Amino acid sequence: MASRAKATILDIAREAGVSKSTVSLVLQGSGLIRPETAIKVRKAIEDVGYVYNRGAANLRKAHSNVIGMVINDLTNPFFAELAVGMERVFQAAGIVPFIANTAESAVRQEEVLKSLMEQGVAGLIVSPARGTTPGAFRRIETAGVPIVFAMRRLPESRIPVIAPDNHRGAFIATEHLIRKGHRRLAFFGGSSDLVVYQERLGGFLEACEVLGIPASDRTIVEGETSRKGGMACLDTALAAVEPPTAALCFNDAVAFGVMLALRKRGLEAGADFAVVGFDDVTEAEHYIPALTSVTVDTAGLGERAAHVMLKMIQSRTTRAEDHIGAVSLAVRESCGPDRNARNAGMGDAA
Amino acid sequence: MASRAKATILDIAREAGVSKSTVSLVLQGSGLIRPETAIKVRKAIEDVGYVYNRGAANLRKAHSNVIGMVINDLTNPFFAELAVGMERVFQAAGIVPFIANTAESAVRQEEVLKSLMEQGVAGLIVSPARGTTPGAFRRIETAGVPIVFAMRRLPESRIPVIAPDNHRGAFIATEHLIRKGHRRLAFFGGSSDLVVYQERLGGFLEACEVLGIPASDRTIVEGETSRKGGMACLDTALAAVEPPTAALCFNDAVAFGVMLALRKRGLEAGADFAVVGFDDVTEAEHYIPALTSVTVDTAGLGERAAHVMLKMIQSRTTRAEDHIGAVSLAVRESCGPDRNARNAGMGDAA
DNA sequence: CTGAAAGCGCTTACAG
DNA sequence: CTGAAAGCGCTTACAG
Repeated sequence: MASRAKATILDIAREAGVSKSTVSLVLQGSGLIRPETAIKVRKAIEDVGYVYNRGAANLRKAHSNVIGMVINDLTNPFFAELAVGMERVFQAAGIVPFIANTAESAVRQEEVLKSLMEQGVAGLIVSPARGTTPGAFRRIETAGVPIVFAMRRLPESRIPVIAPDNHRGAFIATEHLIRKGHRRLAFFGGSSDLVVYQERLGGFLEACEVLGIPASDRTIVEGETSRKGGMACLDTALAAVEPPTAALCFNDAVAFGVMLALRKRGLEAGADFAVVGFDDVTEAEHYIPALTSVTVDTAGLGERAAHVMLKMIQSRTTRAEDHIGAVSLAVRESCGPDRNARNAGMGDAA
Repeated sequence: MASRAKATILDIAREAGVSKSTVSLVLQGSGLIRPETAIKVRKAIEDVGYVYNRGAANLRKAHSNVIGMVINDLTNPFFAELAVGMERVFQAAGIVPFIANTAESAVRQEEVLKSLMEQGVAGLIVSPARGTTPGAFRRIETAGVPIVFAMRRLPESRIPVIAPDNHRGAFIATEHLIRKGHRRLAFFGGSSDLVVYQERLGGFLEACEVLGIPASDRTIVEGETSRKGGMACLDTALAAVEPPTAALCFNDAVAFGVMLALRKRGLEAGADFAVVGFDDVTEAEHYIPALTSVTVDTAGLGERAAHVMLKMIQSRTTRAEDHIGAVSLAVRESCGPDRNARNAGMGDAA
């Protein structure tokens, strides 16, 4: 069936009795070819077991259709959801995006970016790793390869970003906590080297300001953006003389950690301490107690990022508008007494 | 800094005052070049903003160093952990693997595989999507590109596989349940079109056989391998006249679903119904109650798969030994009274 | 509609 | 150690 040596368009041409130009045209779906010729060629392609050599093609074409997605933490389901949203769009466009993981390492990111560039990508969607230096994308920018930032941005970069309205999300979550009667509030997890952190913390602080929570009644505990980090945050906060009674967490992972730490102390999220997460990952609504969280429509933002990228490639530009996605608060059990949720039959809320 | 048009080795050669062969040699780190020449060339590379064109190089070299990882479900943290294990090894080898997601679709898998082949991959690690046809990898095999299956296998395929000992894992988990005194057992989730399912179910059945649980006391409920699937399984099983008192679940996601469904009914995993998961994802130990699960060392298997792939590429073979990883049972709270765990201070177990 | 020819950016013998 | 030349597999004008 397949010849031993790798088949090329020349083998196809020979097999089909045409020139290699004709084969190339068929491969590209050109309308210039007589249908019967095309059929003959396609049969030959099958017969010789041909595999298109994209590298050779790109060499001549100077533009590929490979798109790279650079993700900072694949084990966080939040980013996996983002990737899935993007893939949906690319699949419809007949493109297979290649995902690369940086595991939150700026050094690894450098390697990954270099490799993707060498591969001749047409565009890059990236969620930059923590600690990315301002110049990390300069090389790519000057090469004219379009980049879009998803979920995270870099300070003072002109690269377009697709992200949720972090400030507003934090604001409405904090407001909700205050309206519930909480007066001593905490912000748990994350660290100031992330722009996202500054935005979320900013929303928290503004809500406190506007709704009359004095600075002395606010507790801010930085920490890892993981369950472990969340557990540590709670322990730190509860050690204070006048500990907070509610916390907005940097993300859901931190919130899950806080709830675990509460359990460990025999306390109950909701009844004894209010916790609100951020991102609303799938697990949030299934957790017990169900986690109140800021919904950011992760997959939707992924789709949006993919669309923007497609448009940039098509119009040969490296510029695009930022897109700040709407957010809302999914109120569930973890932020305290909620009559509706209580009646829904969740066993442990009684 | 960077020239407008894409810089090539010819530009570098001109800039450094050497021939392009010399540049190529420097690029490949050849020891044939005088150090001072190499330094001069490297400076020129920086100055012209050069990006290596791997496609062009591969055209001549006929072998690339690109490795593809094809994953059937990136949103399952289990597979994300697998990917992370593989990446660790590849990173050490200076390779950037490209991950592609098939979202459990055989059709998408076909596209992904084709794209990866066109890209000229040196090797492929794949966890085949459900419903993969036996011939799906024939083309790749005849092309001589090495493939390794990770976690999942295809019936009657000669492609090497790296996977945990599913049969034994299910056996020891079932044995544990029986030793705890359970006589009516269930196997929840998964479906028979997956070889893994057959292996795990096989281990369950063998344990029942050996330890004297008659067929009439075994309940087998197929279902989606997700939380939702797990919830449905429990509901189905409890509707029976003589419902089971314990279940081995196809994977942890199903187990989490079963525990949720128990809560919904006001029942407690462990006290009222024993549940054991499979895979031991990170979340299992943090769940409340903590989930007893079969540990398969996911990241370790990922590393193993990567090593095997590297060796295959190096020795230019498409053959390798299968590797069946050892398993063990992480006993925690969800499978019933366990004095040690009870004393560990988990609030809700009292 | 189809063929002959040039060239994309690299590596690889082969001389020197 | 370094240079000149051929060639990898494709696409792209350009003729016909």
